[in-house]
Amino acid sequence: MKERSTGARARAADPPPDSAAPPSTAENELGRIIGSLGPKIRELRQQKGLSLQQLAERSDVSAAAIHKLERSGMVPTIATLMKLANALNRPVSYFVDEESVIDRPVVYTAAEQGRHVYTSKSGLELRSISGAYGRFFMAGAAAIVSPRADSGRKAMEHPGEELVYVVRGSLQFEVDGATHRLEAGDALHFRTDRPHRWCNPTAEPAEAVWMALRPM
Amino acid sequence: MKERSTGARARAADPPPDSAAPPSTAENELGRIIGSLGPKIRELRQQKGLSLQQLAERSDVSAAAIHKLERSGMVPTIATLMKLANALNRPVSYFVDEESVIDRPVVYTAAEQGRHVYTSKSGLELRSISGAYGRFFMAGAAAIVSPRADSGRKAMEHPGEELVYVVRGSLQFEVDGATHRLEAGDALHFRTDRPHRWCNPTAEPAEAVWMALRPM
DNA sequence: TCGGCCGATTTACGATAATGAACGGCGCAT
DNA sequence: ATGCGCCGTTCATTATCGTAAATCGGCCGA
Repeated sequence: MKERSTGARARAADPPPDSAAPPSTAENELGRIIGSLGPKIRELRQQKGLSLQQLAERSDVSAAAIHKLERSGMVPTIATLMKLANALNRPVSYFVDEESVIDRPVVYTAAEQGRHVYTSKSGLELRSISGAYGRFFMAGAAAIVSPRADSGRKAMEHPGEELVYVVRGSLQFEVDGATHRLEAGDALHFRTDRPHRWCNPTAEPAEAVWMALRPM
Repeated sequence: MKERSTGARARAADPPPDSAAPPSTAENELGRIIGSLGPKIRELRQQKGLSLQQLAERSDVSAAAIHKLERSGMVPTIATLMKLANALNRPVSYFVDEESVIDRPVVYTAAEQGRHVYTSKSGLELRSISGAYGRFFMAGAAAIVSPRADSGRKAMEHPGEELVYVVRGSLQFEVDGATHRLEAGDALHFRTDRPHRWCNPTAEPAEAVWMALRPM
């Protein structure tokens, strides 16, 4: 039988070069990810010491199919991929995650020159590291939270999301009734339409990168 | 968008007394997720005001296939799902990822346990600090960039924004022809539809908080 | 040495995902 | 009205995914 040469699936029909100028990166990424799918499955299976038929039984996918996935570059339906991912105890994103599309920047903010942002909270010092709101949806600030400072008595609720990454010291968040204690290197990501509040429970100032997303 | 009355987290220990829970949730989940796939695609497409053939052209998937996916419960291969997810600016996990773990609107990431993100670039190590794209529009990662590592020869462009905050070491960005050198404490915020690339020009690894915003 | 056994692989075939090309329906401008 | 363009849908065809069953190969014990 013929081997499906990896990647070269491109049909002769070349899309009109005009149109929406398809980023060629997408096609490349897709082929790369699909190509890496078989090896990933094989690696996981062997790592767990499972034979083809053992995995077949666990996942309710035929051994032949798994074999062809691993060695012949067969591309599965999402259903069988989910079965396998499940049996291998991995999220589908493990095989397919293209989150790697993190790549490029444009408003530069030097360490010392960040605009000082006024806040209603005392004990919270913010230095903006993002562009003006009009142009961006994301806003970020380098934050320094004084010891014992907090967001106030009343929990806040407003549309959007926030993501906080603690660089130094520690912060405590209460979101939706649950309490989270963040140390250096920890992060918290939450929707701000849930009641939330924060505080610095320690005697040391805390340093964090604080990101907010404006509702659109 | 559906807001499941969730909260499953931090709830009083809710021991699953099997009760109504049929056999293994896995089989059920699979069917449920697969079943929700069509509606999700349709909803996204209409929300963006795209016709079947417009999406077809964008995603390089035939309009007929998309139609059958949306209305006839056809289950796609992972390849076509990726094409569609890509064209709709959603990660595959948006359609498929088990919401069992993702359902919560609050995501806490401890310093050591961040999911490692697969990247095509060598010398770039990412540890996700944000929730899954399905629930959030913001994504963030703690990044470690090896000495001399770079984003590759070709600059990328696509809608969205990014914000990078350097914690340690230094990074160099080239966006739209302009070069920016970032030291610890510096930040760069830019729209990703400009051609850009990055590198670590030093002999020391660099550490940064890397944020990305997905277009809606 | 010879069978059994187990693992990976291959083969043959039915099921179906994906395509390209029609087909009717609707709005809109001439 | 008439024609044009765009939309969703359906149809026939092709490509290939997935399965069951057969084949090949190594390992072990009697």
